[in-house]
Amino acid sequence: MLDRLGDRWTVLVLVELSKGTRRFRELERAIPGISQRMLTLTTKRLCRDGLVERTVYPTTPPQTDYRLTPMGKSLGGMVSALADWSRDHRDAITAARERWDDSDL
Amino acid sequence: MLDRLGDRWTVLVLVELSKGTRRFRELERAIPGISQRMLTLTTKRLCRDGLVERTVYPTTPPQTDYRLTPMGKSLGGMVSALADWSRDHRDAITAARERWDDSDL
DNA sequence: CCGTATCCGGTAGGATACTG
DNA sequence: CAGTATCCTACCGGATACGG
Repeated sequence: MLDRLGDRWTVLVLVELSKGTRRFRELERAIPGISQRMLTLTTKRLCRDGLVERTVYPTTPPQTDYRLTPMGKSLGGMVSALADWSRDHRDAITAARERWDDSDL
Repeated sequence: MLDRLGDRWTVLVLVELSKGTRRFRELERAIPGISQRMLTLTTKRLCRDGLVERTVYPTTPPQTDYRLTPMGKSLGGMVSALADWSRDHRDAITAARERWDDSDL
């Protein structure tokens, strides 16, 4: 199951959805670099795992809402905390890398 | 930087090291399925990022200890929490998948 | 707008063999 | 024991085109 978290896009989608309900296109724009294909695959897997719920409104043009289930929210919280951590420590890690690259090769 | 967390082996190594100092072989045995190659690559990257420290004892046979740095510990705690979460919810997720697979295809 | 289907190149990573 | 080096393949995932 950690395998699923070992997926870049899954983490990013969870982070975005933990901020609130999103439509397909909103997710696509909120996650730079994701392809349409990967977004559908990722959301589908999350639905299958019972972490995300999909609501389809048969309007024209069609609209689809994605939101976290209770289980998804509990996971989303932890993943968001991880995202915050990585933001807070980015500089420290960059510095560590430069130190390493200098001393080594 | 989340990219690094979006790596299966990195997460597992962090979880194991957050339990304490480990030798190379101990890590290899503690993480089923990891190859020697991936273990060296993963530990090297973690060292480079300043999350893990390596201590080499020039004995025969040689011995190498890996341990988390303070920064690594703060991350390791969060990642371990994630591992606990996935253990606690494995059944619920498996059930959700079966429900999905039945209703869909 | 919200997907699905097909093609296809790059690379992650396993297997293996070899050093110190 | 603790790595490094080389080969080789499967699969991930981007690009594109199309359907509802």
